[in-house]
Amino acid sequence: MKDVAARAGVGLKTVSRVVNEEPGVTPDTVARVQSAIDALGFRRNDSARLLRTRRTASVGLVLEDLADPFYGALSRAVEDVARAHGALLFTGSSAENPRREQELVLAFCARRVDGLVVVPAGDDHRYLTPEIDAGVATVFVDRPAGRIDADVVLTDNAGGTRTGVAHLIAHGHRRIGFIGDQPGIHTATERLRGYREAMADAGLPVRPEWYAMGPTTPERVRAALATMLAGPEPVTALFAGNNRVTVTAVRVLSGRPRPVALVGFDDFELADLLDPPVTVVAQDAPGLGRSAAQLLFRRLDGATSEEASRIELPARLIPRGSGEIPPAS
Amino acid sequence: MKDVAARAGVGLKTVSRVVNEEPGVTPDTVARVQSAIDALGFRRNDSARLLRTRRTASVGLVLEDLADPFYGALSRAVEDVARAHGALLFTGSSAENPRREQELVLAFCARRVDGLVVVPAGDDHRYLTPEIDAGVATVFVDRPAGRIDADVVLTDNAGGTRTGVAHLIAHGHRRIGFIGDQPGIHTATERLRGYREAMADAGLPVRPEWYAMGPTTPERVRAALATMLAGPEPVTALFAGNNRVTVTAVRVLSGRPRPVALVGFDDFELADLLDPPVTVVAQDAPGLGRSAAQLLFRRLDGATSEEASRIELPARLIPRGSGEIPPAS
DNA sequence: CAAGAGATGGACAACGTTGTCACGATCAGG
DNA sequence: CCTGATCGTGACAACGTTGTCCATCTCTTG
Repeated sequence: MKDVAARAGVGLKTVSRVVNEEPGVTPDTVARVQSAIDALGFRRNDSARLLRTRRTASVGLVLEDLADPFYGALSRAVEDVARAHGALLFTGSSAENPRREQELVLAFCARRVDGLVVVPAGDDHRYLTPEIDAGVATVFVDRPAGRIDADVVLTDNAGGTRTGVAHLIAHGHRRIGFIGDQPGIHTATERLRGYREAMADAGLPVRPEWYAMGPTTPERVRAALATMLAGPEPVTALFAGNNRVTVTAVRVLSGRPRPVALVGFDDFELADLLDPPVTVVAQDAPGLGRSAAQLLFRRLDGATSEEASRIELPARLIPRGSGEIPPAS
Repeated sequence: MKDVAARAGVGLKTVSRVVNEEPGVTPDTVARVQSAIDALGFRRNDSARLLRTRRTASVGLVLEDLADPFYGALSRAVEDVARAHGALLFTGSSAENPRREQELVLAFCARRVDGLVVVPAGDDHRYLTPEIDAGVATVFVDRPAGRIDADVVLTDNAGGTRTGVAHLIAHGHRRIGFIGDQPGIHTATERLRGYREAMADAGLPVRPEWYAMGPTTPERVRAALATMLAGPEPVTALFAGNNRVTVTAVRVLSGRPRPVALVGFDDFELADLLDPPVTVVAQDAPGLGRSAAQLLFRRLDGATSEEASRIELPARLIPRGSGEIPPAS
C-alpha cells in the first residue's frame, strides 16, 4: 500500500480511501490510485485490516466429520449464510474427540473469528466461557453445550422418534425394537426417550432385550438384532437410531425369511432405491446449519437478547415401504 | 499482552517469550507470567502474530459443493494433512460458478493464506498469476487449471473409463452406451475419450446415438437412455459418466424387462445394496485431497522444483454385479 | 579482583492497515 | 475583500504481536 501511495504520488490514507470506496476523493485521484494498484498487482491485506478494525469477517465451524454427508450439508448451509454476511468460513473436524474439539475451537479463537458454530464432541464447554465473555458469538448445533448456557439449535430427536415408533404401532406392531448409539451421546438418549414415550403412550411394554445402546458397529448391531429377534417374544419391527444402524439392519433383514418392519432415524441417499424402500424420520441438515448461522449473525449484528435461545427443528416422517410392513404374526 | 506484562511485572517481550515457549526465561518468571495469563484469560492474537511473521498457517480450499460426499471426503483429507502441518482450513463452495470461484480465491488471498487448493469451476485462471508470483502456493485438484501452468492432482479419468468399458466388452458386450456430463467439464471429456479408446481398442464401432453429453438431470439421462435402447441396434450395456447418471440409470433400468449391464464412474454409498449391486470405477477422493495437500505443503516447505507437477491417481474397478450381466442377445 | 561469558530481561521499531485530526484550498455569502 | 463552511488530502498513532539489539546481572576463570 505504501508502494501504491508512492507510485500514485498520494498519501497512504488516500489509497486506503480508494480501496475502501470511501467518499470524498476526486475522481481524478481515484483513477491515478487505481492505475497504480493495477500496475503493482496490489491486494489489500485483510489480516492487517482486521487487526485494526477488530472484526475478522470469519466464523469457525467445528463438526464431527466433514466427510459425513449430514455434516457436509450442514456446512454448506452455514457457508451460504456466512457468505450472505460477507464472512469466510474456517472448518475443522473433531472426529468425536473432545480434545480435538477444544484445540480447534481455541485455534479459531486465537484467529479471532467473529463467531463459532460448534457440533459438540465433548460434554464440558466451560473452557469457552472466557472466549464468549470476550465477545465470540457461539452457537451449538445438533447437540447442546455441556455445563454452560449457550445458544443451541437442535433436531427434535425425541419427537421424531415418537412419530416413527407411533407409525409402526399404527401399522399394527406391538413388539418393537430399538437400536441406538452410545448413551453418552445426547441425540442417542433423546431418541431412546422418544421410543419409550411412544411405547408408553400406546400402553405397550418394553422388554429389556428389545433395545440396545452402544457403538453402532455392524457387528454390534447384528448381535443386538439377533437377540431381539430370537427370544420368546421376538420383535416384528425395528426403529434404527441412526444411519449406520439402518443400513446394517437393511443388510441383515434382507437375508431373513420373515419380514421385519423398519424405520430409521435420519434420511440417506438412495433409501428409496433399496428393497424395500426405507421409511425414515428425516432430519433437516441444511435447516440446522442455516438456523444456527442465522442465529449467530443475529447475535453479531448486536441482537443482545441476553437469553440463550434454544431452537428445535422438527423431524419429518417419510414413508417409503419398509415402515409399512405389517407384523408377521 | 500488555496487561499480562504489567500484571506479571515483566516486559512485553518476556511474555511473548513465555507464550512461544522460547528458551532463556527463568522458570520462576515463566510461572509468574503463566499465572498472569491464566488470571486474565489471555489468548495470543494470531492475526497480529501472523502479520508480523508473514505466515498465516492457513490454507484455502475452494471446491464445487461441500455438501457433495465426494468433495466432503476430499476436504476431510485436505484438512487432515493441514492439521498435521499445524495449519487451519478455510473452505468455500464455488457452486460450479467461475465468478464465485474467483471471489473466493481472491478473498482467501486477501486473508494471506499460505496456500490454496482449488477444484476449478472456471477455465481461465490467469487472474491467479499475480498471487502465485506473490508466493501463494497453489494446487489444483480433480480438474486442471485453465491457461496457466500449475500443480495439479487428477484422477485418471480416461484410463478408468477404458478399464470399465473394457470390462463390459470382456463380458461379451458389443453395443455399449455412454452418458456423460457437459463437454465443457474436463473430467467429462476425458471419460468420453476413454470410452472411445476402449471401443476402438476392441475394434468396435461407436454409433452416434450410443453416446450423449450434457447436463446430467434425470430427464435428460432418461431421454438419452431411451434413445440408445430404442434404435435398430440397441445397446446391451451402459457406461455412466458420473454418479447422478448412474443412479438415474439404475432407476430406469430396474423398470425394464430386458436386463442391461451397467458400470458407473465414481463409487457411492450403498451401491452394493442395490439390486443388482452396482459395478463402478471408483475414484479415490481422500487420495486426491491428500496428494494435493501434501504437494502444497511440500511447496510451502521450500521444495522449489520450479516445474509444475502433475499427479494422476488411478481409478479402481469394483465389480459388484451390474457390470457382469451378459448381453441380452 | 578484573574481565569475559552466559543468562535473562526490556526498549523499540516494524508488520499493513484504519481512525482521528488538522491542514490548506475552494467557494458562497455578506 | 473578508469570514466561515466545505471539501480533499495527508501526518500520525494505534491495533497486538515479534525481531533486533542492548543492558544488566551473575557466574566463572585467570
